[in-house]
Amino acid sequence: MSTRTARQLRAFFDAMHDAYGPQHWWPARTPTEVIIGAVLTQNTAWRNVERAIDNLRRSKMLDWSRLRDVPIEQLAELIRPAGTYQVKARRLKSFIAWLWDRYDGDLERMFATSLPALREELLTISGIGRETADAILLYAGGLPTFVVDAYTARILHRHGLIDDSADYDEIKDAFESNLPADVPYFNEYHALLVQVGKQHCRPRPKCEGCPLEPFEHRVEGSE
DNA sequence: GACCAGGCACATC
DNA sequence: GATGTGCATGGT
Repeated sequence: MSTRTARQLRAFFDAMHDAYGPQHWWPARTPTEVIIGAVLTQNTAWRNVERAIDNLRRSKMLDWSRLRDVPIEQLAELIRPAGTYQVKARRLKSFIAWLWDRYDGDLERMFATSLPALREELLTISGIGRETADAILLYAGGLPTFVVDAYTARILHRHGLIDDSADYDEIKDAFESNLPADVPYFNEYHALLVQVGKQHCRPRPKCEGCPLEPFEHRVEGSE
């Protein structure tokens, strides 16, 4: 019943949790901030996302009606510190237009939709890809979906659990089919992978001092 | 100055 | 369907 992969994934969690403890994710105050942050953090360091969110807060823009009504040029200027700001302003506006069109601007109604259906809906919005959709579902909606990111792929690949060519859905499935669909567990697991990735599993200089080092391990180019 | 950061859409082959 | 490219600020 307990496959090797399932045991390994649980052991990874335990090793990371022992090393770092709870991560208290998502680092945002409300579901609204989580959703905005999920778009702003695309290919962007969280530090810069915080600056953008601070700008929005100071302008009293952490509010869907105000975000709907603000001109896109003004929104873009406020989120400028997050980088690719014109693209991200368009993406936020796309989400907002969809939120009103589909749920009359009501987040609670949105999250009352069943997980698989809501995920499919989110993926139709321009600017909401798989990682952003899953981050919104898990961290803003409290729904049991696993978030995959570049760190997750790199860490699992270096430990021999996935192929180099594994795509997002394959990696997501490795977690969801081998672990219980538990929201606090998925929440903590992804956060811990990001922490390990930031500190120890960089593209270069590869890995050092990683809490997962006792496990079987490899790096690109040394296979 | 190069590389990287909690991606995504779009063009092209 | 795989691969390449633009987006863009700020830290190391």
